[in-house]
Amino acid sequence: MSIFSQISFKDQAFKLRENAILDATTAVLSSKGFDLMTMDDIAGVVGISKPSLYKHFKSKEDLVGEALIRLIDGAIEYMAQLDDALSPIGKLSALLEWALRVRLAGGMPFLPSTSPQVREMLMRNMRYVLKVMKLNGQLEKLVAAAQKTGDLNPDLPSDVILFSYYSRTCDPAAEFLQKFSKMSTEDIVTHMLKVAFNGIK
Amino acid sequence: MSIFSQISFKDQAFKLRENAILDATTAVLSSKGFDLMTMDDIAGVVGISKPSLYKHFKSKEDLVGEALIRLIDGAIEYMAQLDDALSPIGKLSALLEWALRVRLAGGMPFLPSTSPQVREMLMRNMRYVLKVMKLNGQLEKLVAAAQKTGDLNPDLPSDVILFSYYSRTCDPAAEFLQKFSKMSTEDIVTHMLKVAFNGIK
DNA sequence: TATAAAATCTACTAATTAGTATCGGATATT
DNA sequence: AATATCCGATACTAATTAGTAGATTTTATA
Repeated sequence: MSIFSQISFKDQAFKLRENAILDATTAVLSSKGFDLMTMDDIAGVVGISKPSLYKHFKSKEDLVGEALIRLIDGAIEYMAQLDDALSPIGKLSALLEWALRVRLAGGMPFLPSTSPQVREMLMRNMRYVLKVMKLNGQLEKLVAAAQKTGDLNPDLPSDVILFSYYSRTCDPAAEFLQKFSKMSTEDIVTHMLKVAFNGIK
Repeated sequence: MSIFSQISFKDQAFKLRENAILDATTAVLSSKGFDLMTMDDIAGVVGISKPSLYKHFKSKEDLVGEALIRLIDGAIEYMAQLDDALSPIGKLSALLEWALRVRLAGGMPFLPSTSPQVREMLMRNMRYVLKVMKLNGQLEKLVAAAQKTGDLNPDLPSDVILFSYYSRTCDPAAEFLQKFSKMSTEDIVTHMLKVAFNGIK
């Protein structure tokens, strides 16, 4: 076995484990939130020790930042592969649907919407902020375009629409329905989308 | 000074401080959330020592429970004093407006919507659960009535409406608007209500 | 003013957890 | 097979915080 393939194999294993760590982090974040998530939790789920975990990520802050960056990357990628012929509101609807499905599968943490502390922490993470700004820019354009055609209410300030749109991706109603009603994931997604765009009237 | 008036005076002071403690708890909960709120925080804000705090509430769990019970009592009282001539959807709108104003004034914690741990803790609190059930019963009736008249969408399952309604009381969009837009509280409330009932379309 | 009673605070314990120093064991080359 | 290198785990430190014991001060009455 040559030196090169060996290194590459190790790198591959390293990368694989890194992904497993990020998966675990996303899952634990989704269920317990940032404050209650411990590094021992993550190490335990992945099946490695805490020092090994610190070989990959230098702090809890860093780890969570990377997990969220991966999530936003997912959203950006999802946006990129959408059919360009789709209308602005069609794209917004598709992305929200994607987010709701990810959430219902247990892969979308509430943060950073809920805790100012966590929000501040993330805002110090340059890479995270850049990703968020990129996605936000795309969404702003879609909202503006949809307001122009009247597909979204032109009388509402655009930030009201945008912030409300974001909020729907972490709407606790979805989880309540999953937990306390016997509704299928499909139905929950359908209804949540309907409520997001048309309200409850 | 008679023994009776003295006792009553002491009781009064005790009650006053208890209220101050609950105020502080609600405020700290709203800003930091349950996990980051410490008993020292509360004692510090009120200006008493931790042991004195424990004279009033036997644990953090108990303290938070009482604070939330007081909040729900506020909602129930608000409902009770509404004009009975008001339509079901009028009452729902009024209560949501009340909740949004309380929230924007920093007096409405996110919990229990966000953390399963906190939710579980609260579910063990019988008095809290009873209050919640009482309020929930009233709201269920209002939703059903409003669906019957067509003021709320009759095609949506009633729990979708009810859970969505609850979610709007802790919609992070309100705080984002307060923080990042120059909008007045009045405008934020107006727009949030509009979005809640009519969506963003 | 002196004493009894109550309330309040200072200073502690025990438990948790982020982060690390060091040791033992696996892997690869000679 | 022997040795060098690297990886990971055990077992620690330091800091935080819920909850409490005991000292101290305040208040009320005689």
